[in-house]
Amino acid sequence: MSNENYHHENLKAELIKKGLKLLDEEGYEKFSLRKVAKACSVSHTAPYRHFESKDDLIMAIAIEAHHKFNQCLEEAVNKYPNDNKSQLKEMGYSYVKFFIENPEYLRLFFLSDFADNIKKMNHEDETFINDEQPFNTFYKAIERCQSEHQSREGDSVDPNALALSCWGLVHGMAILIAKKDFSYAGDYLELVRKILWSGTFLNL
Amino acid sequence: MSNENYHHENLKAELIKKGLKLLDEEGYEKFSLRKVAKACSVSHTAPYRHFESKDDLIMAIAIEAHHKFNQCLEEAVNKYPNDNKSQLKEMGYSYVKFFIENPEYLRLFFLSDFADNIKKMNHEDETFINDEQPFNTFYKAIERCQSEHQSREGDSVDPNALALSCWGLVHGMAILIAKKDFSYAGDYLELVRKILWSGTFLNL
DNA sequence: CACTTAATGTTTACGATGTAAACATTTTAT
DNA sequence: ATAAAATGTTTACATCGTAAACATTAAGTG
Repeated sequence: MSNENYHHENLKAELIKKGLKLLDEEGYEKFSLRKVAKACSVSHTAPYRHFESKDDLIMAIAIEAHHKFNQCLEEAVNKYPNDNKSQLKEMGYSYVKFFIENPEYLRLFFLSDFADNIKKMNHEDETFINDEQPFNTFYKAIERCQSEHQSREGDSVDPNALALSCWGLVHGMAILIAKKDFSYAGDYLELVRKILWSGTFLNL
Repeated sequence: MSNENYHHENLKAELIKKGLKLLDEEGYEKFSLRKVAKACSVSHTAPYRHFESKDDLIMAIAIEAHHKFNQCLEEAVNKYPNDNKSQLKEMGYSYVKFFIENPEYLRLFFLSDFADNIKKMNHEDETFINDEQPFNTFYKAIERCQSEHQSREGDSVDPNALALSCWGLVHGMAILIAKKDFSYAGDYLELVRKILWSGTFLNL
């Protein structure tokens, strides 16, 4: 009944979809509003009826990509419903794997001004609720590990130190590998697995 | 005698210098060739006498920034001339500190296509010798630690795992903090120091 | 010195881009 | 039925990277 058929059938969604595709295929630097519009067979200013600016469209695309990312991480969590430590390890592995498979998302997540603008977004867009905030899945898993760890060993571990070192390690490995700064003859993901499941990670 | 005074006194160097400044002030996204040219009081096509393209200028700027980066890391090394482990820890600390103080360099180092083009550069520009390659200082310190560690404990540690986890942790913390993805009420650098000097880092 | 050539800078031009403004059409509401 | 809102188009403009033609200065050569 509502917005089903006009000139275009749900142009907003198609702009995001085709935009994400364009981003994957040509990279962040060569992304352009006009190309996305053309891909949707629409005039080059039509996107302005649905997005305030190019950055606004990119932000919507980034949110879409974050959904995929968080979904990927949640699948990892669900492999170990009752084991917080294994959850976090598996999630770290998926974290790295995701960016190896989608290296272009690195620019989208960390090099666009997305991160800077995200708090503002949160107020305006009701589809962007707290649970879908970037890295929320990962962060919550860390928190579960923290509290478990703390209740077992008292207050010997600084939770902030645990969160930063844990998240930092996974984050750094993902970027180094995905951007090919770290070169290695063998299988990257096996190396990551070995690191995450060794004693050093998480102090466990 | 050679190139000291023409229309401009060493325009090439000034383009790099003003370009770096523009990058710092306005960010990577708003960087433009024409602005740099204007900042040097020169026509907007003058840079083409010294650089093949905008990307070529950015690459030169990135090399300049890498010099600063590597210099910063070498200072950290020199604090502990005879202690490989402390060298690496101090270097990791400087690594993070550098990007906190120069967050815009993150885009320059990892989001421009600099990393992708660097091998090609290496053949053409004789000022860009191996020792000045990005992260070379850091990487060599890791190697020193690796060999020391190996000679002490046999072959129990995979050197690749050590390098990736060590570099990854520092790299990831730097990015998370500099891009403000990790929020923390206290002093970030103190937290980093605590992590690097705790038992977990380097298995030491 | 005179003359050629290379190095360096300017002017002009073009296509691509983001975006604003005015206009047109279609849906929705009253 | 008519007004209002939503959605799309056309036109216009400033900015951008870059190519081409031209101008000027420095360096090299007889």
